[in-house]
Amino acid sequence: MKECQCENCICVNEELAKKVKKKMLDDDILFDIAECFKIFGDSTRIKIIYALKLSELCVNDLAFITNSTPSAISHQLRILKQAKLVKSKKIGKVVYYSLHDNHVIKLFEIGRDHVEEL
Amino acid sequence: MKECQCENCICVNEELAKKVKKKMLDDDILFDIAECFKIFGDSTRIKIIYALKLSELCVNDLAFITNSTPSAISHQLRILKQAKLVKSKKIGKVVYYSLHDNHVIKLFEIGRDHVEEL
DNA sequence: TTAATATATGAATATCTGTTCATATATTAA
DNA sequence: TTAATATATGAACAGATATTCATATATTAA
Repeated sequence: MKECQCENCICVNEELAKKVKKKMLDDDILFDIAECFKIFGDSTRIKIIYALKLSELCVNDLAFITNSTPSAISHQLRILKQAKLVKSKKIGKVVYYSLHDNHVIKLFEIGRDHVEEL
Repeated sequence: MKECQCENCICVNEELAKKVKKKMLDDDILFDIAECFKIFGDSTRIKIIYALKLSELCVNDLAFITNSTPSAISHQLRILKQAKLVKSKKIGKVVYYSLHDNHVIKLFEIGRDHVEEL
């Protein structure tokens, strides 16, 4: 086994490892992709997403549907909104949330497929 | 506004909320979907997945490619393997990891698309 | 056998994250 | 105006999680 000259790291297959490392996406992009998946990786948020897939809904009703509290839901909706997964409109004192676009549904469905195929 | 009889929860639109709640997927399934996304929601694991998308690789080389340590990578590979996202084969003292199936790539690509479209 | 290497793993630590609670804001009704 | 309602938000807390470190195991070479 040869030692890599780079960064004190010992490679088993130096040729291949260097080649793959060169082809890697930028850390920033991979980080963003992970961050995107992280948003979907919480059961409260997944429940919200699934509920909004069925209908536009307000905070209180989402709390009822997900067996949670308006406060907890509001916090999670803020995260979902910052990630551009949901959008909102205010009518009177009620704020109605809906999915930002069909891409969100697509991601959800692929995840669901994967889980159901296991 | 009417109060729901169910679980001390106050709904803004009781009819709709009850209807949506009835249509919700089981908590177990939604939990599993969230767990699946959670696996993808870490940048070390996403790097591993992307690297394995390029080539079958062993632990040390993955550590080199991802600028991590063999120990950290080994821990994450265990998680990925338990989630059936990667599989492994041992040749001598080297353990080679690869993606479990194309479904993993599909999920990764959808996530990548989503991030790049924003 | 002993030494070196590749990987795995348990414990400890530090960080991150989700919920709760109290409270603030905005809107509507009385 | 005051009261009630819907939502938002900051702080605190508890629980989860990723990495590090030390060490163990397995395999190969000498």
